Amino acid sequence: MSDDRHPDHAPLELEHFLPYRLSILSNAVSQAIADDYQRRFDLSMTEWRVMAVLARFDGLSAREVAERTLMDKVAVSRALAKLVEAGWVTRATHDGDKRRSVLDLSEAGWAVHEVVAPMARAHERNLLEKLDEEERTWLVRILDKLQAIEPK
Amino acid sequence: MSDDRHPDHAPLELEHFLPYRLSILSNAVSQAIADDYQRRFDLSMTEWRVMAVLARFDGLSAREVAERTLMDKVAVSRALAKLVEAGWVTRATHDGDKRRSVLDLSEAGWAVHEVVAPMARAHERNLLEKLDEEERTWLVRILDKLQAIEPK
DNA sequence: ACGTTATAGTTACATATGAAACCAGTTGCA
DNA sequence: TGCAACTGGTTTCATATGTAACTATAACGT
Repeated sequence: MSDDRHPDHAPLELEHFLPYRLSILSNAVSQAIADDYQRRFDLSMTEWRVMAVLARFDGLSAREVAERTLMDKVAVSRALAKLVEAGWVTRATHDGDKRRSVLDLSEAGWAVHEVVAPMARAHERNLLEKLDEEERTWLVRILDKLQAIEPK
Repeated sequence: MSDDRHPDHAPLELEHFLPYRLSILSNAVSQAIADDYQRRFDLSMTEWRVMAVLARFDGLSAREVAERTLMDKVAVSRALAKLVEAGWVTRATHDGDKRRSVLDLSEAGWAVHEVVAPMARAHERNLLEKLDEEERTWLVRILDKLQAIEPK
């Protein structure tokens, strides 16, 4: 695996260094999408992610949202504060456990979702269109493999 | 390209949404490396990136560092302030242009580099080892393709 | 030469983020 | 019961980051 032409102590060539390349690509992609819905709805990426999971699963608690978005609970708490304030998410208290909140998209929240989800999908499609079918298949497979391990 | 089972307005499944997956993976990878050198040298990711390019190219100006790291000039300015303060980078003024700085790793800076570069490479190797040869080839090819477009 | 415009870099300000402390409310168990 | 340990969620504080304003120098056009 080591390459004699690139001894361990040699200067890194960032442009060929995988973690760096992933980071640049990922930021470019996510930022392009976020810019889009930020302009239209003043919605941050973390807020949008919260809305996206609430669109799929209703009645989640904040902790469950955190698990599903892989965000930490502080970030979720803040996102929720803004979303509830904006009237896009409703927050009730769990029946049997007064600590828990029960979260749902409001009508207005669904309306936002109806606009943003297609925007996000369009960006993804746009990205995937740069690849041919074979490359897309490999990409998914590679991500699956890397993520099977990496999450700790 | 559209998939009838996943209409545009349907809730996003984050775990299958490419930009999200890239973001999670990229953060996990970069953070794992950064944690490592952060603990040992109190060096942030941006600072390390600056050191990495100065290890390859000496006498760069701050603007050139910014170009090569794809960081903005404010971030570079701050990173340099810390690196110069820490004694890992030397800053002189360009002969013919008093606005420009001329940046180089110091002896101490090289010593840090000698430790961190192998650490970073080890992490990358560790990641690539999850893939077989064919997958690695495709990954590079896919990244090349996506990045050829995405940067703007 | 001289004012306008551009460039290198820093500073200030406003916002975002993460870690730890904190406040309920709940559970476990003597 | 009652109290220790735990959990859901928010607040606080310290740090990071991005944008715009600013300073100093250089380049350009007349």
